[in-house]
Amino acid sequence: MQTYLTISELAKLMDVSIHQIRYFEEKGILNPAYTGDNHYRMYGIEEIYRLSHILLLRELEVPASNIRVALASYAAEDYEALLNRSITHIEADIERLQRLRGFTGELLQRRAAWKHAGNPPDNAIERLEKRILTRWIALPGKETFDARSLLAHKPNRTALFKTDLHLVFEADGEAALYIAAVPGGSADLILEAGDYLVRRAAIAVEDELEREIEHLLGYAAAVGLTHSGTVVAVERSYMSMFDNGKLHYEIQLALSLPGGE
DNA sequence: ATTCTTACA
DNA sequence: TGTAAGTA
Repeated sequence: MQTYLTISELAKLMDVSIHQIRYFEEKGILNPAYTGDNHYRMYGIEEIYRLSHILLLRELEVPASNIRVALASYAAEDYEALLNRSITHIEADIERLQRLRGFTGELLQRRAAWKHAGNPPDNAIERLEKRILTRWIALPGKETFDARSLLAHKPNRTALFKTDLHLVFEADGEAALYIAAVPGGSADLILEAGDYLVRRAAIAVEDELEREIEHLLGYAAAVGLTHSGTVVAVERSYMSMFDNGKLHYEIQLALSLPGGE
């Protein structure tokens, strides 16, 4: 039995692919101890340690080209700096993942709330949190809703695909699109916390939304609920995944109730 | 049977 | 990075 390992044996030992070992060689960071007359790469204990070192750096997301420099010339202090940078990145990743986990949980909650709403949808009184919004696009011009105008109006620092669009219809007929204000952004409209009459609906064509709003207003009138007349329709494009491309709206009507705070 | 090189998505 | 072809 030979004391040196073939590439497949080394790959198995270190839990990496054969391809990756050859890739490291191509990048000039891991050479075989020797190659036999059959041109097979053979690896010894020294290469195992070196590969360990490489894999550690790679796990810290050091690119192969940087690993080459590190292996050649890094001093202890350089590694300390590198590890500190890594921690910064790792913590950023943790934050990003926690946000993603939160958003994903929200998605499931919204899905649950959606299933709870009947078909045809119920009108229900729900308590909603305070929302601070920034004016995005004035609505009356429906021509503003083509792809290019969206690009022209693209909000900074906002991922459109997970943005809740607030279509706000004022009692006086004014209509505009709002999005959640970013911290430090302009607060153009504040929806106070309180009781809202809420109706959820998935619609395929634009004018169905108006009909749903009429339903909600009609219900409020029939039951004798008082409100300011401002209607907010929250469009959540990401909810379409549950419903074959239909757009999901949550229509909200702020109620002026005694004890509604 | 295994590895090597090269090419490609 | 993984996968495939064609060799040695």
